[in-house]
Amino acid sequence: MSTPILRVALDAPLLPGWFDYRLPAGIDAAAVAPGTRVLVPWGRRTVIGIVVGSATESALPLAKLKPVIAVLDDVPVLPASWLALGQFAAQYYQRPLGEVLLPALPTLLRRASGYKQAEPNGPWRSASIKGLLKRLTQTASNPPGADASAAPALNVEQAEAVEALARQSGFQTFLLHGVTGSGKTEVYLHAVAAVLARGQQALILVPEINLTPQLLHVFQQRFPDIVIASLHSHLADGERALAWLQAQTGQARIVLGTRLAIFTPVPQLGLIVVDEEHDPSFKQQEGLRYSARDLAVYRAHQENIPVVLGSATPSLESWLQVERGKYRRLALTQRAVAAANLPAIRMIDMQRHKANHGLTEPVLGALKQTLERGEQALVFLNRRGYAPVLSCTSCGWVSSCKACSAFMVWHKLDGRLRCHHCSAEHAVPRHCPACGNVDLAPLGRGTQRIEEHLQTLFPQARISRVDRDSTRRKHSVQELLAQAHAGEIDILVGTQMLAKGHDFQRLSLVAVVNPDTALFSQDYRAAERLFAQLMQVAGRAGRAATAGQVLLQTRYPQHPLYQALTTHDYAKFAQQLLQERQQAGWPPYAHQAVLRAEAATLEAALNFLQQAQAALNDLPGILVYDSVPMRMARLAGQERAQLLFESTSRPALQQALTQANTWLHAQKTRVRWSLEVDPQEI
DNA sequence: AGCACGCCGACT
DNA sequence: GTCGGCGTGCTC
Repeated sequence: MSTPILRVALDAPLLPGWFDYRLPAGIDAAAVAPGTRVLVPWGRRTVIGIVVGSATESALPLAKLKPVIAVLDDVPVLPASWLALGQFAAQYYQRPLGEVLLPALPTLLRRASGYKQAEPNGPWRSASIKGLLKRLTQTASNPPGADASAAPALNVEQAEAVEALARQSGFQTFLLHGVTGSGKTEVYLHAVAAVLARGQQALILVPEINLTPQLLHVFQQRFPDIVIASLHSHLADGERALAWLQAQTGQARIVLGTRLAIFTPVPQLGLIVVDEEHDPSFKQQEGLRYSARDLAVYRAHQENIPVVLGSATPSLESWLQVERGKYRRLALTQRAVAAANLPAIRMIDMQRHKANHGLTEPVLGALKQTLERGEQALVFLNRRGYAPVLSCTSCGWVSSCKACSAFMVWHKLDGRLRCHHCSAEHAVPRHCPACGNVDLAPLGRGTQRIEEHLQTLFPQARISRVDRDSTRRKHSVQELLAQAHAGEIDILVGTQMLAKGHDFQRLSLVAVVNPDTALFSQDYRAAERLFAQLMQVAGRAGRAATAGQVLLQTRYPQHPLYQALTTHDYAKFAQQLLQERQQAGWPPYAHQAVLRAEAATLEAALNFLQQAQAALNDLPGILVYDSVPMRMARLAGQERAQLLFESTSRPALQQALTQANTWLHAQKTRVRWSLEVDPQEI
């Protein structure tokens, strides 16, 4: 009889990502099902792997196979559906299986160093999560029973959406297209209540970590008897493992989290919600560059359950799927609070109204009135720091980063120049490093400078800045937001951090300083992102009974993007963009992948890509562009270039990428490369 | 990715 | 004389 062999996935950047091991004597192969974690020798180390299958033969001679050290059975075996999701992601994003599966586990469940053997031949047990399963049973509370009594009355559109979701039990993707403030959350709550009543679990994804406590609170209020697991990257190891296990054991009926939560095992999954589905943060930007939104749709398909993608400004990908009849659109066109209307959006033509310190007369006038009425204003500017560049008035020297193709931003408060792309930072020079002139002047403006100017104009006003710099301290975002909610702040100056998800009851004015640069970006997706961002920030105005107005300073008031924004006409804007994309043959009408290379010199990076191009020149149905330097060609001292693959056929692209991947892994090169499927920025 | 082995500069 | 720089090679 042949020796049973286990296929074990390990977190190693080697294809295919699993490795063969022998079973030690005394362990029955049948007892080690796929999804079981095992402790195995790996080179000179001992690591944790996940059993993904078994075999009777190996590509390697049997003598080269090492035996499994121990079978870890202190937590439940990972479910087959979870493995299947990982397998899909590994194949779709062209990554070794183990590199997908293991990072998806909480740290405590994947660190071999946490496992000890109490006595020789005794079981290997986790030292650090001792009692984790015990804590789990203690926190598990009452059986499901949704208490929707506190639910506000739904308007007609909300009721229709809830009804449509309730009727659906098998797979279907819904696009819940609701204007800001239209009560999408209320629809989610009802849909989740129905799922809980059926004895199933719900998985809810939100784009940003800052939004989790807020939404968690809403769900806890509505479902007081239900265990809700919240998952995001700022949890301590123990909390993360606990939340994960609560989901996996079914004790948590609702799982709420950021993109990484898509990899949580949820055995009785009945519904997935992706809130703000257009948001770029659903796309992981390093390592496994997955889209949690896309994986959510795949997972719903795999589990044969409905998935709801919610947004005021859906991604063009989702919008096209609605047009093609693949997704079903549910529309919320009214604001949920009866007295709240959509804010009036007005363009302030900067050709006619000259800006003083970045702010025009109409904006200053509106700010003054808002303050007089005792209401709140939000000044939105997506650029932190004092000034994006420092320059010499005499010789024209500008503060650029040595390691990146970017300027160093002047942070006046702590007197430093910082690169926002790498870790470079130093004190502001007293005189020009090039010519010695002492007269250095800021060019352009960031949130700090706007805040400073507003404070001199309105000395009595309570002004707070909300950006990454002002909220570096833990919990300070929550503190600042709490102050804003309590009405202790008159003017909020901030970046996109403020744009999402917050209901400031007294906020009646939103002023957008100058978003024009994104109109002419090289990146064809910039317009789509700008529109979503502006719609979102505009939506902060007048959410309660206070009437809201939005003033947008621009040099191009007639630009179609701004015109569509003024009329709150997403559909028209989306149609224009889709037409453009179709003519140009860009996504969502084509699918893309990009091979990136970084090296000490641009020449080396480009050279490597050209070799790749030559080796992969006859891929059927694939358009391979010429290799070019990236937009940010230099980052943290590395020169970067990229090669774009495009195809109208998803299977053709997948096949091409598999070939490309094989070629790439066979190269011995000093050049660091990475392959990204469905890049969001090119 | 780790983690070793393996050959060349400034120091307890 | 060593400690340590990171080049490259391997991991079932």
